[in-house]
Amino acid sequence: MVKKARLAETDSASEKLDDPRARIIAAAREVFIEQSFDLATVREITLRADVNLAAVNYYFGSKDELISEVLNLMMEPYTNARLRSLEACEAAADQDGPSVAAVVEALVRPMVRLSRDETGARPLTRFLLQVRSRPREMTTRFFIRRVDPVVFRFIDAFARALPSLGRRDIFWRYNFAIGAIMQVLIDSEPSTSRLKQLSGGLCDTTDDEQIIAQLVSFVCAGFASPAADPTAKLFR
Amino acid sequence: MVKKARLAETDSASEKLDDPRARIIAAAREVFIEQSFDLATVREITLRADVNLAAVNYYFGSKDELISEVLNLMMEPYTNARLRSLEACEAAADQDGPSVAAVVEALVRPMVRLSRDETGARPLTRFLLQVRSRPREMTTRFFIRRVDPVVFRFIDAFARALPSLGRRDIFWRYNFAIGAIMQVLIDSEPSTSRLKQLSGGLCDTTDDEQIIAQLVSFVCAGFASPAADPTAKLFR
DNA sequence: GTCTATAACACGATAGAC
DNA sequence: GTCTATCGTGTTATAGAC
Repeated sequence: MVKKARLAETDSASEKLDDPRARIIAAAREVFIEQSFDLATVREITLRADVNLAAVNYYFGSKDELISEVLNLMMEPYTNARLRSLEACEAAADQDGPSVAAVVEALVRPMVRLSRDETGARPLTRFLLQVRSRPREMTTRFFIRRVDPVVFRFIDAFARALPSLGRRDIFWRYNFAIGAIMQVLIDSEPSTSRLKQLSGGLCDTTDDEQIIAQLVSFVCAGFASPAADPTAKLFR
Repeated sequence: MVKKARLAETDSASEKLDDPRARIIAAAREVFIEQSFDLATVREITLRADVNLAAVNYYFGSKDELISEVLNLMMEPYTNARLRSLEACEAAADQDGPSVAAVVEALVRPMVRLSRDETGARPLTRFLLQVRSRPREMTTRFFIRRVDPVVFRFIDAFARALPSLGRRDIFWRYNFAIGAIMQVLIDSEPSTSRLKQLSGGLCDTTDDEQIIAQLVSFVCAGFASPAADPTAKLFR
């Protein structure tokens, strides 16, 4: 009954953080990943964060604002890494700018590497899939403000590396590339991997380097494909 | 108050069907698409189907079994169309089997065309995204039994068209292709299309032929890319 | 700031009348 | 088969003691 008596518990989120606000965020992150936003309850979150049931409303106002807070916090290092990755590959390139392969790798590698957390899961991808399957006004605004600028940087880099292609084709293919990446990342939990099961174990969806090699090969070729139709160049 | 008095209502699902069971399924389909499985309530479904609250449990036993029923009913014409499309392209090919481009088009076209319903939306894609973001035991079983056989048919066709590639590479690339297709289909509602907005209107995500042309171009090139690594062929 | 207690409401499921 | 009424359980959010 005495709460202070616990010393060496193995709760994943509640320990090592004194600030209740931070504990709530950590616990919420866990619960949102394991369950969906909709199914996650503030009861479960506060229980796991070892704070009172009323604390979520005290610190964040509502469950929705907590969701928003957690999303922001998870996305930030991710978009930063993508931007840094692109800048590094541009800095290393000659005056013609980086090659398609270099830009693709700058896009793919941080997404694959950074999406995996300490437990080996890919929490952010599950987040993004939830957001994508039912966009809320709040999340759309967030993406326009925070991630679109990075996307445009990549679009520009691709356009420069593929001068024969119209901007429209670049946008389409960037979108396809993101789809391919998301598809494999969401499926990379070993216990439930559909691709691993489907391929009889041939495809190791936990091997980051295998994923990256396969993705880069596929996406590069896709980008380098001739323009999809003759009018495309008109929109360059 | 008199229910039989209504004649020309514009309810989307409840009219034109006399069988209450069918009305429930139609209404459930709508609600599951607009909201998530979790957020959809049997109260809303029965209200829209113009049946009594207890009818769902009477006809289906539980909400979960209703979900299963609706998923089955939506997927069936879809997998059938994919299979027929592949068989048609194999029948039209010479003794070496269909080309990569032909198989890709057989994969892409029915997915793009058939996913669009009478309202122009792509309800099945929203369904699949929900299923993918939080797989249930029931849905996984369904996929193994009902859609994997079709997938293997496509894998075989691709393997035949690309004899220099290992089966492992084929599986990876098939997976990427599905990701690229899903990415654009889920985003093709005009009002909320991120790609359309991002590209400043350059990419028309409502134009099926544009989608198909872009997809085929990208996916074909991706498939035709040289093997991702030198060990790949060993697993053929 | 942190807690308990509870308000106010929504849910799925069902019992039992008709 | 179809209905009403309701049970039991869950939810978010909050009022008010400490």
